[in-house]
Amino acid sequence: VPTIHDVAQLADVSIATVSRVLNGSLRVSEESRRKVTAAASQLDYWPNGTARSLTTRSTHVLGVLLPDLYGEFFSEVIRGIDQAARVQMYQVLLSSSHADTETVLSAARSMRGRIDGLIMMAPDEASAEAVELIRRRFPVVLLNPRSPSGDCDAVSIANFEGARAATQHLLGLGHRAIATIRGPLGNVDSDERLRGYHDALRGAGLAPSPPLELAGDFTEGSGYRAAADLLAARPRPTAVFAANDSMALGLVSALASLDVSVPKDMAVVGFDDIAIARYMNPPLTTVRVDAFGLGQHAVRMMLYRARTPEPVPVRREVLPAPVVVRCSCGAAPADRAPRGREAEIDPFIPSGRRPSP
Amino acid sequence: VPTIHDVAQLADVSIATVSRVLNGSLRVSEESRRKVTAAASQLDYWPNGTARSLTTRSTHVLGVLLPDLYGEFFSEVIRGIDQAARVQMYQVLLSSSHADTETVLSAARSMRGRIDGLIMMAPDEASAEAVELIRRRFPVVLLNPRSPSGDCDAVSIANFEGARAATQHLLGLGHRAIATIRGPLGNVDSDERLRGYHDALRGAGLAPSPPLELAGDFTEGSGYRAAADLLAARPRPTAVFAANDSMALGLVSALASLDVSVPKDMAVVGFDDIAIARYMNPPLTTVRVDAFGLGQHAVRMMLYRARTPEPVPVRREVLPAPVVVRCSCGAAPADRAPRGREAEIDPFIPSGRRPSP
DNA sequence: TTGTAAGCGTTATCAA
DNA sequence: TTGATAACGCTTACAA
Repeated sequence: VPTIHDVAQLADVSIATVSRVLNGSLRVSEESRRKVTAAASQLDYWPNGTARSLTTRSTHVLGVLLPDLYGEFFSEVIRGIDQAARVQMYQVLLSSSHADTETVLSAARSMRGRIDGLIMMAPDEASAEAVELIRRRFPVVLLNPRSPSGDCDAVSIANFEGARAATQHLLGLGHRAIATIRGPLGNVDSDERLRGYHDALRGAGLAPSPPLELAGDFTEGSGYRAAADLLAARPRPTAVFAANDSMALGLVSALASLDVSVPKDMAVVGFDDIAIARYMNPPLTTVRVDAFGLGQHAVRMMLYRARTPEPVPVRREVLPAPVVVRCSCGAAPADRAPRGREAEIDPFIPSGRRPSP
Repeated sequence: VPTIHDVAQLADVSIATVSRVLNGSLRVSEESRRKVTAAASQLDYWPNGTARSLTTRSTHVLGVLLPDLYGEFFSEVIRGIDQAARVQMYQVLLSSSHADTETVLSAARSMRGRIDGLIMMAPDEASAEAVELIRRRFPVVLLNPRSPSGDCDAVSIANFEGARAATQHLLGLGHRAIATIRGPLGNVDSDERLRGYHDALRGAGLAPSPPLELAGDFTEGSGYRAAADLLAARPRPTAVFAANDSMALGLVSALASLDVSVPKDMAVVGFDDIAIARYMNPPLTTVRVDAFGLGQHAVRMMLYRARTPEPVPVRREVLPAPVVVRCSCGAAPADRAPRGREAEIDPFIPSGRRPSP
């Protein structure tokens, strides 16, 4: 495998000249340039990125640390990161499924020297210390952090506002007894969505009531199991805000088997707008989460800072989470063409998205 | 940011000793070991991976080159790669959305020195030359290549066998006029699936008939549009094999709006087993594609070769693509519990998979 | 057991 | 405009 020395020897110049030609330096004679490019292509020379970034102290690689890769949420985040990075000619060093602080830290440690910046999701408050340690080593952009998480660049989803808007939508349809199926306790998204639900109720002069807050853990099964408690609650709820679509899916399925009609007997709203949501029966009203945008914005934020010479103040971006009205809440669907036409034009498929395999 | 020199200075030993301690070399005194570890943790020293791999000529990083990141297929492939890599303490350097040979090559070039091996998908036959060039630089495992693609390690999906089995399933149900909706011409998966369809027909003594082969491009819309031609074909088909689930989805939706009942008036089988498939109405009979396993096996293949000192012969692995019988083909569903129970136990969710966010 | 010094493949700094 | 040569941060002979 040829190195810069081989090219220099073949071109009969010094390695310094080769380097200058390859990096497009101006102070090179036409003659040298010609000889070097010829030699390089004759040998099919590929510069060693590792050696290069050792001296330049820059890698053109962005690190990504995620707690898990499961589900379409993380896939979309990665897709957004990759796409945005590619546009700027960056590559992505990925490491996921990091449960505890210790593994997060060791993954970050092993990226030392290989990346120009790190985009990470801090699973819990315990990892705040880890973030502090990591930030001493390279620039960090946090994904979806807890609100008051230090003075670090961050981009997140408007969980609170989205949940509030979803609940307000149900209120606007006349519902007064609105239940919720919570996500796992301690989870950032889950907590924020519950807060939004509470806020909307209070805004309508309604007091949050514990019996109307059903336990869940974001799984389909927990949504399914919540159906019994839901129907047993008094006053009998006429609507539910499920903290994510998976639980909404489980719930709808349970209600169907219990002959409770959605939306007639029970209005249901979810959160996430997963792919299945629009194909459910009835199509699920939900809150759109732009996971792709989350990744995309994180990259842009990172590279903006990297490229700006003067110090950039800490920035915190919040992506909107709009309510997508379909049929499961009983309102007239605003965005869904009759089934036949939908196959032709689907406004929800992110631009550029294409089918697999 | 502290380097090995800082640690050496603080511990009052040479950098060689620091290196030995940090790499767990045996020939170090207890005294030195103690001093070094103390100094390292006091400074919170993180070794520079770039410098390290420059000397060791190994990075513990696997490169991944994909034509596109769109859709759950690629997400799953990446998830499989990441998971398998993590188990072996490897990280993943990702670069996707490479349309033409030139960008593939330049992405690979920029990975020179940063990776120990490359897992790539060669979009078309044109990229065969690129693969040859790349293989001179590092070990390569190909994903889903065209059958006779050089002497390179590869892992792929049994497109041919899966399509044949799907078609045979329809034949077994008594259908004789079986149409297909093709994928885009020139696409590997598409071509193989068509071959499988043909093979099954011939095996049943039926000649493939062009009017029964409807154009499609793997998009939902193309499946939708194929409905008209399907119903116009003579002899009127009683069953369709769609080359992927997206097209099957579009088709089913079109048939519903035309009051053609599935499976009574038209049996439909898809390919891929995308997440939506089991939630369709009726649930779609399809062929399972193990994208996660594809990535996982590629990593294992790569690392097996990397770790085996003696030369390893070229290996080619083909992952099975079993038919998943649901309702859209008219047979009794073998694997689907009544709707109510499904929320509890879903045999298709890959082990360890969890909901998002 | 330890330290010195020679790489690893580049880029960057000087003189020339 | 060029070429020695010194970094870059680490590992590893080789000597001590």
